[in-house]
Amino acid sequence: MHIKYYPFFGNLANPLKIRIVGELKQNEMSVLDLADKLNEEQSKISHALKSLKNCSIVEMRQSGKKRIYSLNKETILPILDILDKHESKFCKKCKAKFRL
Amino acid sequence: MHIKYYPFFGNLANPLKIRIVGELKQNEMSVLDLADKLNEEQSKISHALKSLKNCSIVEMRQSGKKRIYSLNKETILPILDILDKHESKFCKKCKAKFRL
DNA sequence: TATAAATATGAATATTTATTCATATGTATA
DNA sequence: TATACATATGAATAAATATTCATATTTATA
Repeated sequence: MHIKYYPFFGNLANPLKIRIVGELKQNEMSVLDLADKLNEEQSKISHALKSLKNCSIVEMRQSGKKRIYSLNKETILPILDILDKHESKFCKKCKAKFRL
Repeated sequence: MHIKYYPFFGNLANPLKIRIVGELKQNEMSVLDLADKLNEEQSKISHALKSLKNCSIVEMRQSGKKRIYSLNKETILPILDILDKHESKFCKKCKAKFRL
C-alpha cells in the first residue's frame, strides 16, 4: 500500500490551500493576485504555494516579474468531483459539513 | 467553491489513518485486528476510526462484541487511483515520494 | 547599474492535530 | 447478573503544521 499519499492530501487538508485551489480553478494568477483575492498576506500565500507546488497540485510559469500559478486540473478536478459526489451521497447528516 | 473538503482530506493526510485505509482496502476488520496488523495501540486506532467514520471514509457494523470496520470503496478507491496516476505522471522527481 | 516591483525564505511563535494512558461504556456469555 | 472481552472516551501532553514578520532574492526597467 502506498502510504505517503499524505503530503499530497495534507495540502488539500488546509483551509487556505484549498481556497487557493478554488481560485486557481477559475483562473490562473500571480501571487499578489491571490493575496488580494483571498485577502491574505503575501508571504502566507507564497508558503502555501510552495507546498502545493511540491506536490504538483499547482504549476508555475514566469511572466515578466510575476509568477503565474495555475491548477493541475488533470488531477485536482476529478478529485473535487468525487468529493462533491461523496458529500451529497454520504454526508447528509455529516458533522463536518463540507460547504463554504 | 466548497472549502470544507479539508476535514475529509485531513483524514487522508495522516499516516496512521492512511495505513488503516490500506488495511481495510484488503479486508474489513475489527478494531483489535487493525491494532494487531498495524502494531498500534487500540485507543489510537479507535480515535483514528472515529474521525474516518465522521467523514464517511469508513463504515462500521456490530458483530457480536466486535465492531467491524470497512472501507467506503465507492469514494476512496477512485481517489487512490487518481493519486497513483498523479504520482507516476507528475512526481518523478517529487520530493515527497509517495511510496511506502 | 541602481531602483522598484514581485516573490521567496527563515526562524520564532502560535495553532492545530495526534498520542497516550487511565478509565468508562457497551456486549455477550458462563 | 457477574465477569471477561471489545471498544470508546477525555484530558493531559507531545508533535506536527501554519502564521507572522523581517529580510533576502529575483526580475525587469529607468
